[in-house]
Order: sequence, then C-alpha cells, then structure tokens
Amino acid sequence: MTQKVPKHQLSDEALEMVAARFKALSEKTRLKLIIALEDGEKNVGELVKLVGANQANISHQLQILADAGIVARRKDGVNVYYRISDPTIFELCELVCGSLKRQIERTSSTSRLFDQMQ
Amino acid sequence: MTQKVPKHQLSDEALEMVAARFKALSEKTRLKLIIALEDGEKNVGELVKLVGANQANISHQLQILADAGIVARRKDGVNVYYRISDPTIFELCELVCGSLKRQIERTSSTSRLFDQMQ
DNA sequence: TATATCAATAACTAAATAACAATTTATTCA
DNA sequence: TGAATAAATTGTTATTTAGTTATTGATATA
Repeated sequence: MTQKVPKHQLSDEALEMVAARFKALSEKTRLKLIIALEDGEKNVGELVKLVGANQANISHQLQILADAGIVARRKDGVNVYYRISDPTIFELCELVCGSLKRQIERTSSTSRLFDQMQ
Repeated sequence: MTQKVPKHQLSDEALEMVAARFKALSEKTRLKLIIALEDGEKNVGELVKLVGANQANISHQLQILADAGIVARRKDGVNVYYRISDPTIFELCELVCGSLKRQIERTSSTSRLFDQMQ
C-alpha cells in the first residue's frame, strides 16, 4: 500500500507568505494603484490624482505593495517613482476576473462588469 | 491625436469583487482548508482535524470561502461536506508560489520553501 | 539661506475580523 | 421521546488596518 502524498505540502511559513501576497491584493485602493501603474511608472503625486485618495494613504498603500514585492521605487529629485516589479499580478487579476465573470454569468446576474477586462 | 485607452477599466464595484476574492485567500487557515479540499470533498469534522483549529472557527472560515464562491456545501445526514467549486484558485496559488519562489531566489534566501509546490 | 514642493512618517480613530467559548439547531439512533 | 453527534450561530476579545490630519525630512530653487 502506497502512502498518499499530498500535492501541496507547504510549511506554515510558506503559507503565511502566500497569504500575505494575496492580502496585498485584497484592497481596492491597492488594486487601483496597480492598475494605474500598468502602463508604466508614475510618481506619488500622479498616483494621488489618478487613484483619488490622500497623499498619506497612497504612500502607505505603496509601502505595503513594495513590502510585498509587487512594486519598486526609484527616487528622482523630490519625486519618487513607483513601478510594477512583479508582472505576474496581472495574470492573477485576469484569472480572478475571468472566474468572477463566469460565476456571474452562471448566476444570471449582469456579467458586463468585467467586460472591459481583456 | 488619439485618446489613450487604459487596458483595465474596471468599475469600483468590479474592483471590490476582485479585492474580495483576494481577501478570501489572504488567510492561512483558509488556505489550509483549500489545500485540504484539493483531493476531494471533506466534512467539517475532518477539516477540523486536518487544519487544527476549533470547530466554530472552521465553520466560520468555510462560510467565508463559500460566500466567495470558492467552496460549495452538500449536506448528508448530520454531516456537511465541502468541496472546491472554483478550481482556478489552484492556478492562483501556483502563480503566487512561483512568483514567491523566484523572488526568494533573487534575494538569495532559501528558496526551498516552495519546492513541494509542483 | 529661505522657501516651496514632494513624499514619508507619526499619531489617532473607526471599522473589520480571526479566534475562542458557549449555545443553538438539525439529524440520527437507541 | 430522549440522548448523542455534527455543524452553525452568537457573543466577546484582541488584533489588524484603512483612512485622516499633522508633522517631518529631503530636495530644488529663488
């Protein structure tokens, strides 16, 4: 009799890291920042305008994304420019959008919410 | 001059749903439940033993996963069996694990944490 | 050097939530 | 009907965190 080998055997530490990555993506403001950075780096002031939250909060959320390894920073004079450092997050977002779209279609609600998502 | 069309133009409502999906995956106990359900449905008692948290908490976390459309329930007598209803979460987890593994390798820390992840 | 601008940080508040104990509800079986 | 079991729910506590205001630090410029 062969012992059953679980496909996923991640340590608590690894699970914590996976959870942390998902947590970084679990907030609307941070998702907006990521989307705003999709077409290239932007400085904090530009992001404040685009996302529509106050400067302290944007800085805070950018810090969280940076800690999670999702964005990186580059200082240029008084400005600080942020950019996406882990492009896989767009694959993640697309997977989730696709899944949500199918779920909404299945429940016969409006499925147009995710149509703009390629 | 052509107007720049952003690739991702999701409404606040859609963003909220994406964030909620990620939030459901942002907790170690819930990730353990998902992994425990990977090889087939299990009832609450089995999950309590496998995950190692108390029954009330497991029920609560399963409720959250069910609300997110990630798991589904089936009642059989006194037992309630849960199963994965959205298999794309495994793709999500693998993307994240791969990304984390590369990040760890890049920072020259131990990258063995995610080796068991196929 | 003085001033203005940009971003980060500190201090705080309000809201969300993970975890637990105790209770309730539903089902099975004696 | 009455116990026994399984799962859900309720109430509570402690922790986390998004957001705000005010302040600080750093850089550029007059």
